[in-house]
Order: sequence, then C-alpha cells, then structure tokens
Amino acid sequence: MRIATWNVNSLNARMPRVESWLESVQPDVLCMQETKLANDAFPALTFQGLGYESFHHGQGQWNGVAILSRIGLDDPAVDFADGGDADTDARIAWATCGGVRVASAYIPNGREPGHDHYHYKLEWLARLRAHLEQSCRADDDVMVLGDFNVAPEDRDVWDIAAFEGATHVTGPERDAFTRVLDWGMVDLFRRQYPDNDGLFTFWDYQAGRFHKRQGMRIDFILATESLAGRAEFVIVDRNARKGEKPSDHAPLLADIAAA
DNA sequence: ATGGTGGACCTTCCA
Repeated sequence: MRIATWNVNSLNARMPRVESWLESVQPDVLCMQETKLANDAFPALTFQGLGYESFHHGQGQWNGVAILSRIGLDDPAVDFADGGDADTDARIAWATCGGVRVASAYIPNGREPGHDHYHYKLEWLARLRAHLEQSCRADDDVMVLGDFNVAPEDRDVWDIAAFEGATHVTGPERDAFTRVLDWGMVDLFRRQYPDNDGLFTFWDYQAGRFHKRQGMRIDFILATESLAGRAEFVIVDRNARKGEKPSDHAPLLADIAAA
C-alpha cells in the first residue's frame, strides 16, 4: 500500500495541485491537514470521481483534517477516546484503511514557548499518547501521519541557531513527541535515512526559504513495527513544493509491502 | 530597510 501525508494549507487553494498529484502519484491513502474547510464544503464527490472514499473533519476557517482511501475506509472517528473533553479544534481524524488503523493529525503550532497555545500543544500530544494506549495495540497495524509541528533533532531544522527561543525545537515538545513514538511507533523517514541531514518537509513561504534549502522536518509517517518492517520506499516529494501555488509543506509518502 | 509570503477573513489572525 502507498500511503502519504500532506499539509495542503487550504484545500480550496490547493485543489488543482492535489488532484494532479493524486493522478500522478497514485497513493492508496492520503492524509491531509489544514483543509481549512467546513464539512459541507469538502469536495468528496471530486475525490470519489478519482476513485477515493473520504472522511473529513473540519471546522471552517482553520485546521481541518481528512483521509482519502481507495482500499476501504471504515470506522471513521475524530478526536481522542481518552475520556477528556472534545477538542475545540478539528485536528485529528481516524479511519481503518486496508486493515490499518490510520490517523491524519495536525498538531497545534504552539505559537511561542509559554503561550497558552504552547501548553495546548503539549497537552494535545499527551492526549494522543493516551489515546493510543487506550484504543490501539502496539502489535496491531497502526499509523499516525501528519504535521506534528515538532523537529525531533537539531538536524531536522536548517540552522538550530535560528530557533533560539522558538517553538518546534524545545525540550518539552521533543519529549512529548518521543512519548508518542515510545508507545510503539517508528518514524519511517528517519529509519530509512538514518545518516542524512538537511532533508525537510516544510519550508516557510517567507524569505525564499525553499530555494535557500532552509526547511524543517516536521511532517511524519509513524507506524507500528509490523508495518515499519515492510516499508520499502519513503520519500518527500519536493517537486510538489515547486511551481504554481504550492503548499508550504511537501507530501511525504511510503510504500508498505504486503504482509 | 527590523521586512520578507500566503491563506483565511473584514481588518487582523494564523502559520
């Protein structure tokens, strides 16, 4: 199965690029983040015409996550089954696709260390870990894909000195991310490229950062070991960050061989 | 020059 994640930064603005990307790359499953659409505005029929079932969890102006699948899409769910309050934002959607429990996740940005939104981010990641403990088994086929807004190591940003006092690289954020992994998932991209630095998934629109290769690796495909052992091909499609009206994120994709 | 870009929106928030 070919599975991908892409923060599209407004599906309205990105729909032509998403359609052409689906046709050329032919993923079986695509997790999208930042659709910025209400549910009744989600173009499910267009995706159906391309052969995909879909599940969208949106709120309108901000956030919004979706899962497209052409290998089945069952048991859709949103938010966390941890007994806590419903999330105020539309940031995570779940579905079972081809026997794999899949999540499309858009972790809060955090804005700045110490900000209310930063604490919301840390709590959000803790809730994700709690949800996995309570609703999934680490020896099942589980994948969490999305924009985590965390760079796990210094080499996952172009210049750690540029992030003094900034979010995405602080100890608490990295610890919270590690806690999700430690439940029992592997960062497929890092496993594929253990020694390569300077490989990113996001480049700020500002200051021509893409062309200066000043990016961040903040989008991930996390998979339990049963799946990770069958990952054959894990890449960032940098071409999708080029050309007319690109998202500021590139798609990340992986091929998982049949068991 | 203390900026830059892009997307949502109602004049400013968000990334």
